[in-house]
Amino acid sequence: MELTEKQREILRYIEEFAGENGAPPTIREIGSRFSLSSTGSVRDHLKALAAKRYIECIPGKSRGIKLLRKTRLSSIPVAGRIVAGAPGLATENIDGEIEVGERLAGRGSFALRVKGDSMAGAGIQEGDYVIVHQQSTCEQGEIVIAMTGDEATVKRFRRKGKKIILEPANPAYSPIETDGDVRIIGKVVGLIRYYK
Amino acid sequence: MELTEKQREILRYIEEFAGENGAPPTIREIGSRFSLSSTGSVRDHLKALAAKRYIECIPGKSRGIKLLRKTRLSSIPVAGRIVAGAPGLATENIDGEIEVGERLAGRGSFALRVKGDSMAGAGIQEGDYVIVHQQSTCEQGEIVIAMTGDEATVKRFRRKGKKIILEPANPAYSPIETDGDVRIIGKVVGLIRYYK
DNA sequence: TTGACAACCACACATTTGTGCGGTAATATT
DNA sequence: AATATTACCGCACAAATGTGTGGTTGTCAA
Repeated sequence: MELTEKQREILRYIEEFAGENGAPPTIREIGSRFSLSSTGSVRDHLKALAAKRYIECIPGKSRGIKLLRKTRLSSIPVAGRIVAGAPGLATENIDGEIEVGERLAGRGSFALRVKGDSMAGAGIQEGDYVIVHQQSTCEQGEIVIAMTGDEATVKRFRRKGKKIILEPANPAYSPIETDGDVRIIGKVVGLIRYYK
Repeated sequence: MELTEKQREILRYIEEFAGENGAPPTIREIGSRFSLSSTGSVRDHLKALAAKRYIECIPGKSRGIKLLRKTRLSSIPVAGRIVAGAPGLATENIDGEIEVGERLAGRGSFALRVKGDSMAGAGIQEGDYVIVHQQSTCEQGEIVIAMTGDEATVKRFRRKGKKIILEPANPAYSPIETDGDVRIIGKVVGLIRYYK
């Protein structure tokens, strides 16, 4: 069943409130947010939301609103596959979401699925998800996502004088040397692998 | 500051309650869980937890307990060491917690910090956390946690006739062959790595 | 001994909060 | 015209819940 405009607003407020405060709002807190002077009005909306199975109201309990369709807070977008070995195109496509712990879910972080085995020596395998914090600079030896031309790669970052070297971790591949025209997308801060 | 045994129990209960119900418990709910007939007793503990910055108490609000160090319910224990003969995890051998997505947080799962590089060829490095689902059987070729003698190891599982072979993924190590007296603790279902 | 702390009890009190019941008004559907 | 739906108000009441004060007991360190 569809929600009305007002019901959607109220549901959204409950979700936000619960996320920020760790507990859902009371009837009167909802009322004051929407300038509803009567608790009955709020209850009408809660009843409607409960009838449509968006929330559940636990009788007699304070803040007894249970969100039934919970929006996950610590999920980050998975960008399209990146190419760790052979060249390829980086897509801006968001390819779903992946759940991570808060330790990895910092601002502007996203996940990328690894393709190829050019970093196998560093324990990064095809199909792994690398978690990336977006930043444009990085330190010697860190594993980064970099754009060279229009291809994105996972490589270890090294600077030698003016040159920037993107170093694979697999003897079958050669380092990419550039004069500095490399755009760093971000730093790899974590890795998640799922075994079947 | 350190928590006392009782305070830790209460904090844990609040976290669990909040995870299950979407809101923290009331003072009296905590009291009834721990058979404390006086609300004052509970408040003593809450004051202690607040003084030690584990929670925050919002005055005048029902369920006004705010968890400051939030551990979402999708956190699983990190096993410190696995002891021979002990079924499952002994609580005294838990070495903290790690946050994982729901996909990895199934029942009876725990994490284990990898020591050594015997599985480096499979992209499992020292310091990685492997996520383990407890089970006593497994399939050909799966990566498992097994007890040989009184030590737990991460190895690839193979069966050859009557023999069970625990196979490392590093040519510097030799496979462990046994006649079947291996106890399988669980199967590796995921891997999490943190880069500094 | 004194003092600090953890852990508990008892109870009264005020406030917060959910509940029940009865209204009004606008709009659309039958 | 009758009925249903959405969206409101107002108020009294009871239950849930946080607050305040004053106790007891035991342990541990100065």
